[in-house]
Amino acid sequence: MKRFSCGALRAANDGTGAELCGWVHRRRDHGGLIFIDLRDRDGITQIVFDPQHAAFSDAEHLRSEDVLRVRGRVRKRPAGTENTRLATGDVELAVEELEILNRSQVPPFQVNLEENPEESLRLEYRYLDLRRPRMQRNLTIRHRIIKAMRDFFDEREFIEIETPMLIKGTPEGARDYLVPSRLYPGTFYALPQSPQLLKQICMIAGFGRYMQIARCMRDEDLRSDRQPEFTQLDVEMSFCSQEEVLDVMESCMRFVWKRVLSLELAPFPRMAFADAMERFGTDKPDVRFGLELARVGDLFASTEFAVFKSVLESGGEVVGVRYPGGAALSRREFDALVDDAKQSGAKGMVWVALGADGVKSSAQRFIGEAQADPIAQRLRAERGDALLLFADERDAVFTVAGKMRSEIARRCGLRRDDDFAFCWVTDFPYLEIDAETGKPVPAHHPFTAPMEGEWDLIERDPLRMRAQHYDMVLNGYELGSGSIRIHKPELQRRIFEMLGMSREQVEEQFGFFVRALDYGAPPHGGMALGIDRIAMIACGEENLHEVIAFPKTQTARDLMMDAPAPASEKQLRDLHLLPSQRSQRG
RNA sequence: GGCGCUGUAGCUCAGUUGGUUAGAGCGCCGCCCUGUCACGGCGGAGGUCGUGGGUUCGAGCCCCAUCAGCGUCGCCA
Repeated sequence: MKRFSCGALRAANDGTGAELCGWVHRRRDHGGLIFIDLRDRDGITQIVFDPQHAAFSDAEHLRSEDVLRVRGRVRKRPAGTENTRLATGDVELAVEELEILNRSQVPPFQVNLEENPEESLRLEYRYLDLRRPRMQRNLTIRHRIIKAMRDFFDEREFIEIETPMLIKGTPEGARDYLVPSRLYPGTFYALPQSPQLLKQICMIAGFGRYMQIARCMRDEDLRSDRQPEFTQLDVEMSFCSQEEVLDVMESCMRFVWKRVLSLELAPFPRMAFADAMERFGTDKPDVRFGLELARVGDLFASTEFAVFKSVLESGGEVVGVRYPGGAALSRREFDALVDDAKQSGAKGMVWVALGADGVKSSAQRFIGEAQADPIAQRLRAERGDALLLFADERDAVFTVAGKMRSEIARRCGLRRDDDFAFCWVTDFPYLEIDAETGKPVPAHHPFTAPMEGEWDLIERDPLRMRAQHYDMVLNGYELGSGSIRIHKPELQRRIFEMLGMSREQVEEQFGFFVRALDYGAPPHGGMALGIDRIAMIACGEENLHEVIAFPKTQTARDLMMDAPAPASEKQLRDLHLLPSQRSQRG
């Protein structure tokens, strides 16, 4: 007798014998007739027990999450009792043979409900949580995404190379997860934050086109879009231009979206970092909607409004953003919006409501009909909209306005999760000023090549230098970064020098890599994309937990396994983290 | 490390200005039911109100501390 999955049977199977295996999703016991919805990864099929068959008496004792094997005959449901909400809803299996493969305890939460139980409960009983159709669907989509990526790169003659998990740590960047060495007391491996240097060495080794579905670890605090271990699509190519990398990565995403979601993606818009900051106030702009920021400081050149005046005189800027339909807000609602803005780092916020009956503003004395008009024009605002204005130093003001732009979009329902707006951000500055030390540090990593023709800035004016670095952004999430790398050893040394690293420091941390550059490193570049985030957005989810089988809590714990956990004394001694027995006695 | 939200039955939640015996839906248990699909009907069990302290004649509710989950800032070259 043929075994079918629980999502497979159709009217065409009417009359055939079939075997199904799965879990009891739901039971409907009518006394003289018992319906069970049997569930597996593929779907749900209704199976029916009637009293003529011996199985009926056992079926009376079936409960949620029991595991069954049933054999019987597929039959069309009686006219009028089809279930259009099930793919298998035209048929049912009339059970003749029931085998109870395993019983289940009453589960701590109902697997057959859509609503999420509390997060910690889901994580503790992850095997039950993962049985829910939503999670089965999400992890299946994730699998298809990864499969599509591998197929895409395989067709283009990239090869997947596995890089080690036990590597050398770097003091720069994120905190490393360390693994103590047993054979070398007092020394540690680090788990990779990314295979960056190893994939570059694969280029030096002549592999030309590399990819890897790479696991990465960073011991930093978590967020809804950040886990301590994550998976990235890691790509590196030799003899390529930035243009070729952008093209292959964009093509890959187009291929994935087409294959997995059956959607055609338009060409990704591109913008320079500086433009992204001006237009959107962030280097990861959400371009699902417009509402672009605009400078309006020049319109207040002769204002008497003290707040704007003083900011403008000290070299700051006034930036506006449009709030569609915002004129309908009450004074109280505007006040709350001002609080939101302050929460986002604003010094304050001026609102201008373009009401049908005239202009109202929180700076009424200074912004009337005449002043509001040109601002509205620049922000492409109409009657019924509101304008939000922010004044601050040049860097800060765009960031704040950008956060409020995003908040406005949320309120106006412009952030649809079935809308996928990719874009590229390019031409990043090479350096940024470290907030703590005030010293210049690489905005990304020190193996990034400076923009062609700007190398002389290394000595002359390093802060103005730009990097051959690019980010792919989707719906306001940074999916990942890439760059053209430095392949000339002398340029790499000049960069380390600019960063204030001594010859000894370079040798100790990156000696193996700098040496490799000396033996004929080809020009190369690449990119890494966060697969967890891609899967999250593709699934319409807002938390990585929904697309990772066994995620960690915000405090980096695994509630199912209860990790991390203490190690035994013997383990600690072996790893030289406790004095050995012998030296204790001695 | 900072800030915020949440924590009440197995689950999801309600619980009034602090006042009698803390409720609902689902689940669970028992009985009934031959066309349901969130089946239906009748009955029942089930609670240290996260934990510890305090205020009060009296605390699920107010205060302090603490734990956990989530969100957010710092952090994530």
